[in-house]
Amino acid sequence: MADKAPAAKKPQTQSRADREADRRRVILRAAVEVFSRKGYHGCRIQDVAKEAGVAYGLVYHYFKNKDELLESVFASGWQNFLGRVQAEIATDHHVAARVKGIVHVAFEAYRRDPRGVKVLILEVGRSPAGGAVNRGGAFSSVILAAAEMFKEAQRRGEIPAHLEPTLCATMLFGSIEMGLTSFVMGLLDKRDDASIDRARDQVAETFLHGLTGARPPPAMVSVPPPAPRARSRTTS
Amino acid sequence: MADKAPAAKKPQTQSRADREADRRRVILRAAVEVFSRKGYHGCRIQDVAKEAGVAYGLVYHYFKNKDELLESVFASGWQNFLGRVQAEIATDHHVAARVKGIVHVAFEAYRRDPRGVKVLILEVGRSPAGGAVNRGGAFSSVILAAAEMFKEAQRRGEIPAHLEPTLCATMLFGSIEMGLTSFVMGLLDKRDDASIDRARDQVAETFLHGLTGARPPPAMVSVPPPAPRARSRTTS
Amino acid sequence: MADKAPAAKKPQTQSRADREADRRRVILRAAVEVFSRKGYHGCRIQDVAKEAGVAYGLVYHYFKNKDELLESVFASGWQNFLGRVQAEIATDHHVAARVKGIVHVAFEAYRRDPRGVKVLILEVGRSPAGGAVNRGGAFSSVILAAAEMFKEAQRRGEIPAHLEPTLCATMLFGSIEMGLTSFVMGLLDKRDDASIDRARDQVAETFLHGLTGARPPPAMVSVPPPAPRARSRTTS
Amino acid sequence: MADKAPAAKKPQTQSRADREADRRRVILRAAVEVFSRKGYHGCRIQDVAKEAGVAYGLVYHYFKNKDELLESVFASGWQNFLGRVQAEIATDHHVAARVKGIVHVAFEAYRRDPRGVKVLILEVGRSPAGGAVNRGGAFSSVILAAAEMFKEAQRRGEIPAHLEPTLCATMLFGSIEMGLTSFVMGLLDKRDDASIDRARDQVAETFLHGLTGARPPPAMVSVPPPAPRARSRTTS
DNA sequence: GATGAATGAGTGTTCATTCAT
DNA sequence: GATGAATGAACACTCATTCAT
Repeated sequence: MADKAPAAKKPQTQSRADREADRRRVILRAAVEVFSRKGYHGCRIQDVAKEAGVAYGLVYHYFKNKDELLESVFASGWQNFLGRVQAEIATDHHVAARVKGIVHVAFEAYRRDPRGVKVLILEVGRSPAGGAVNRGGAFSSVILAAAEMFKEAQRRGEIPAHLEPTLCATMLFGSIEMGLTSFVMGLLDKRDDASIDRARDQVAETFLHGLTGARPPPAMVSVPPPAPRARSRTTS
Repeated sequence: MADKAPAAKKPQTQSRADREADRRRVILRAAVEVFSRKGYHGCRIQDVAKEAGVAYGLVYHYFKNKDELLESVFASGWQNFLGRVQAEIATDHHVAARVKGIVHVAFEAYRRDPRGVKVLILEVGRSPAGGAVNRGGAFSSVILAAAEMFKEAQRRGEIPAHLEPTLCATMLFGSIEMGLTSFVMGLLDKRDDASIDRARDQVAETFLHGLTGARPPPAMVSVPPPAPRARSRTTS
Repeated sequence: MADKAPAAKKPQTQSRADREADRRRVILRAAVEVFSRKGYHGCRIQDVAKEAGVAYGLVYHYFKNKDELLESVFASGWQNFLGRVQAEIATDHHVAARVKGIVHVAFEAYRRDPRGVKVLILEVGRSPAGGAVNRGGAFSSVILAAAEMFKEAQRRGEIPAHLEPTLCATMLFGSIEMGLTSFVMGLLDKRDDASIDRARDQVAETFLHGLTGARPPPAMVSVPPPAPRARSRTTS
Repeated sequence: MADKAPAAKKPQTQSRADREADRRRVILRAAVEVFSRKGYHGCRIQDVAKEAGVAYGLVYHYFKNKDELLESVFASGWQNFLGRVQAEIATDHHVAARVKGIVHVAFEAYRRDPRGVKVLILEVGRSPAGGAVNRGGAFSSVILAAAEMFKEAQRRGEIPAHLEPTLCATMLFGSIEMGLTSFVMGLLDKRDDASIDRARDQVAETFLHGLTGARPPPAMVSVPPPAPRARSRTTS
């Protein structure tokens, strides 16, 4: 409540358009914040405005209505994540590497912005119907892309042919989601980097080789994915 | 408008207490229904009363307030599920059998009452804080029980010692949840028994042996779990 | 604010339905009141509730929304007036008698309920479009009925054939309306019965015989209309 | 969005004051337009600005606030009309000629600017109080001027002495208003010049000689008023 | 002067909860 | 117990007005 985004005092060189885009972003960010604290329905426009440090009415200057605002919250968060996942899928590596890459992306996102991830995890794809927010669309599209990947892996003989690819995809994201939920809900209280790394590895490993066949990580290295993709992810 | 669900007029031999318990159940059931259709916040007391065929105010005779009503919805659904899961865990079989048992329980519940499961899946553990319903509690308890089971399995040497048991537990339920979500969200459109059986088997198999090591089901049998536990589940 | 409709303390014999209808009427009456004081747009639900001495939300128990409430205000007032006018038209007397009858009805209504008439006069048929209240409909229907009457009078040779009947009708109501407006707006400050009677006679007389041909009322009698219709109007 | 109504770029010879007066007029005209379309309360500043093709805030450079803007709308329209009516009254002709002149002025105004007349007719003198626009003042002044005229006519013996002059005046404008309302509301659908002329004649004739004594126009001439005043009106 | 982003009070409507019958 | 009318706080959204550029 004390200080509101005092960071980066805007240089006078900013154009009006820049400042407007900024405002929009500030409001969006505030919405994510409030949203993650109070959930979809607990999120009142008044709170968002207060959090963003702007007047009530201004929210309506930038967003048609509450639904559009929240839709944007989802879209902006999801967009980012979705893009990275798609990039992993597109690498064309062995499916194991790609799975590891996807898991990596998800956990990195959490490390960077736990709040945002929480919102996405706890609200995306939920809310049964209700005329509201079309989160399902974005959600489905990740699932479908991953399912495509598994189908391809089956053609290449990398995974058994009898598996239903869509189910593989949902399970992958289910494992990731719940792995993260452990943190989000405080079931796994240590949120230090090492814990997150370990959880990430375990999720990938278990998903790939099963509970019974899971192997311990070769060393204490926290960023284990095979050579070629390591940098791109870490740098972004 | 006068009478709803007049079927099965209870014999007059019912005690007053019985009739009251009945009413309570009717209202609870109606709440589940409305809830699954409209979600937590879309669920208005008026709708529940209408669905149950009782007067507006009567809901408040049986439930202190909306939150208590919804809490009960969760509790009653969860209670059931939780009991069955605990029973599986208590069998003391090899962890693989117990995992299969748990998966089985979840999918059976879905087969029996998709609506109820939908509610549990789409709303449980979500909605961060908000003064509302303490679903987390029930949810956490299942996780913890399963984590206990995995810890024990590690002591017995059934699964690798380096795995974080809590994470194993969350992943298990994450896989199950997302497997069911596939149906709930219509990603897997076939809801026939065979499809559900196949999905169930795949979830258990992949969780146990991994994506790469998953083996096809030995035959077309749809209820594969090892001998001793089959009846109890099916009969209930 | 001190006393709220204390009149006619309801006997305990009233049925629930009776009391509800009463409430509805009380709210409607309050709406007329507020409406006449503040006009269509100045009329806030809160004010109506306060005026009626009921809770805010109760207004919405009886009326779907503000528009429906105001629509009802018009309808109820108009209905009454319209009925009486139609009755005059239906008498089949010479057109002069019927015109006098209509003027009589309008002025009587004003004498009985100046507030209500004010609302009707100042708001009916105005408000250009706006998705709002369909006052025009009711308004047009009186005009059309009167136009029919004039057409018939032309067939009978009671008035010149070259007159446009619709225009005669609008002029009749225009004269009446403005006559009343004189009172409503305070241009004619004396509101005593004698003044109202005199104004009424002058309106009828001028409309029928023109400014130049208007004859003074035969005597000081205030209820001049020819024999047959006098009682019915006065008694109602 | 950049430029609206760029047509007729004014020659640079215009003085600054001229350009400002122009702007003012453009905004006023836009206000009339929006006003006639949406009514007093439906008329938003934003709409006026858009209609005028100027920036939102500019309206506030020329008008202190919404009320002043609308007041000006009335004033400007009314001023014009009032002036012409006063001119008719001042002619000192026989009252019949003056009445015809006034009716003529009103119908001419409608022919020239139906929109503007609609606004005046449908909104003037309505909206009881409300802190808003003092239309009543302008309205009353016409009535009073006409009443003066009738008083004078009574002194001259042109009309019966028993008539209340104010009432004569309100009836005159009531007849005119409703005659025009027939057009405004579409009750009389033909808006061609001949129809308007006929309506005008009928209104004057009926008002002067009454429904029963109204005489048909001597010929098909559409501008019948007696010699001396015809030009002044038509030319303006 | 011209622009349109920013402000915030005002209002219609919903809905959980209470209570008289 | 059963009923549904009554209550009023809460909240989304609008729009006149101001002000920095």
